[in-house]
Amino acid sequence: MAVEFSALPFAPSYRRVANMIAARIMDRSLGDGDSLPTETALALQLGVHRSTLREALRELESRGLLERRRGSKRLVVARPQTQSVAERVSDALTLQDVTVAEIWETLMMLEPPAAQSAARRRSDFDLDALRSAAAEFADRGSDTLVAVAAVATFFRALVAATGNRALALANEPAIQLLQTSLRLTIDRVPQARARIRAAHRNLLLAIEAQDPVAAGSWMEKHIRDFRRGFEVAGIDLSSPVTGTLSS
Amino acid sequence: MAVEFSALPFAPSYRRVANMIAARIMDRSLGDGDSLPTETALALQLGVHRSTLREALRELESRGLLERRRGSKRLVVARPQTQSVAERVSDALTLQDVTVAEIWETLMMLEPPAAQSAARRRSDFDLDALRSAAAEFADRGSDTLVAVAAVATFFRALVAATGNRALALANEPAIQLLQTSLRLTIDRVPQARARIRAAHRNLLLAIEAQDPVAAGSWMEKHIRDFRRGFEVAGIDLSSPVTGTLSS
DNA sequence: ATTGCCGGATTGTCGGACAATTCTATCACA
DNA sequence: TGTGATAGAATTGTCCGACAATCCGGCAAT
Repeated sequence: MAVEFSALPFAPSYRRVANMIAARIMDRSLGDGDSLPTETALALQLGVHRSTLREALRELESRGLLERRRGSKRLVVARPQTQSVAERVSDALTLQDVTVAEIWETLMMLEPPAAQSAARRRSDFDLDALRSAAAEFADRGSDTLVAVAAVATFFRALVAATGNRALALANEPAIQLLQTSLRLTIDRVPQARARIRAAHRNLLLAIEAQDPVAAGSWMEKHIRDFRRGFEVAGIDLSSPVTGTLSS
Repeated sequence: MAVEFSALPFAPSYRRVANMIAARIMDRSLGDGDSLPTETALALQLGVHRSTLREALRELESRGLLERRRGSKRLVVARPQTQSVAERVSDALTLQDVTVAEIWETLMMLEPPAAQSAARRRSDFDLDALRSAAAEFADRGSDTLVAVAAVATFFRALVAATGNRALALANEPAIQLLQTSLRLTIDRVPQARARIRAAHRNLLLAIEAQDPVAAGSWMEKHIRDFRRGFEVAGIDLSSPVTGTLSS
């Protein structure tokens, strides 16, 4: 039998430096908000040149482990924001040519149980967030872009009401990638706005009343309705979703 | 009322360069496998110094948009791999101190519908993958680490059988973060192995028979069983999940 | 307490250099 | 003609050093 050698894990120093700092953040020796030493000092400590260190810093920044606070020079340790992590996921899915059908199906699996859980656990605060998203849709939804954003906000608020952050992060890419199809639908299907408004109303009532069963089934209807909307709008379900842009 | 000004969006050139190249990848002017010009050439084209360009490159590399093929020097355009994107998500969740309960609940929401869909759509190929994961667990599961890995493989194969890549990506972090708790459970609960083996068997049968209802309900039992296992193993459901390591 | 101003510290960007490794085109040999 | 060896060119990883623009923290003036 041939002896196996695993490729020996030599990594360039910019990568080793990045991993070292990342490890420190993950194991909490560096906490949220701590600011790093200056580049010169850090480079000295780590025994690499400042240019090399900066390459590592860029990687950490893009992972969301470091960030620059508004108009400040120094980098501080941070925890990755849900939104930006989800964007990376959305990009990955976009590049894989994931289809509208796949996104829809994912929503179909996630949202109804999420609605049930939200109905059980919602606080008054969550309820307010849901209400104001629904109101935004109803009041200013004549602008399609506002309408789409409000639908997204409603979903986010709903998932937030479950108190489950893993669920929120799993859900976010689906919400992001839904938006283009949703925009087309709202633009092209006259009754779409009314149906969404009604769905929001019903969901709100069920969640307010802490009625999981009703919330779940209204949500299921709501998502099914999207699909019908896509069909009426002439969106090919097997076409790839488009990233955060265009027609 | 105070007039609002949005911060004007100056970005350092390493960021602008990164965005420019990323945009080219996202809009497919640069396709999977294309290799970039050399650093010197690119820096010249973009009108920045090579050091600056390299900082941008590091960011793109960490996004998974560029990668180096095994033992080669040049960077080539790539699409982000599910595994590595999911790792970023897992890290984010870990840093948010997401609890075991949240992960469990997410599995509870995702896996049963996934099993249903897998039962409907599985190909023979998918079935083989599931079978071999189950066999791995049954045959070599006496080693706890192998057992845990096999459970993860089984879940991955199941989700893959749905053909839904968005679902796969939503699911992967939950699978990754499940592993530590699962390891403890298998180590501490004598009957855990037998129950998982039975669950695999039942799921396999249902999926083989293309019986969505059975698949869904077996999966639900299976996940519930995890929870019972956690309790017996003395895992505090409200404790934060630990990343890809340790006790 | 807010505003204006100052020197020092720090980041962003650049020019250039060099060793180690990889790539390429050429050449000898079967 | 196919194949493997090989020298030379090209490319990356890392470093040194430099400098302008900007941020920071303190102090004076309103």
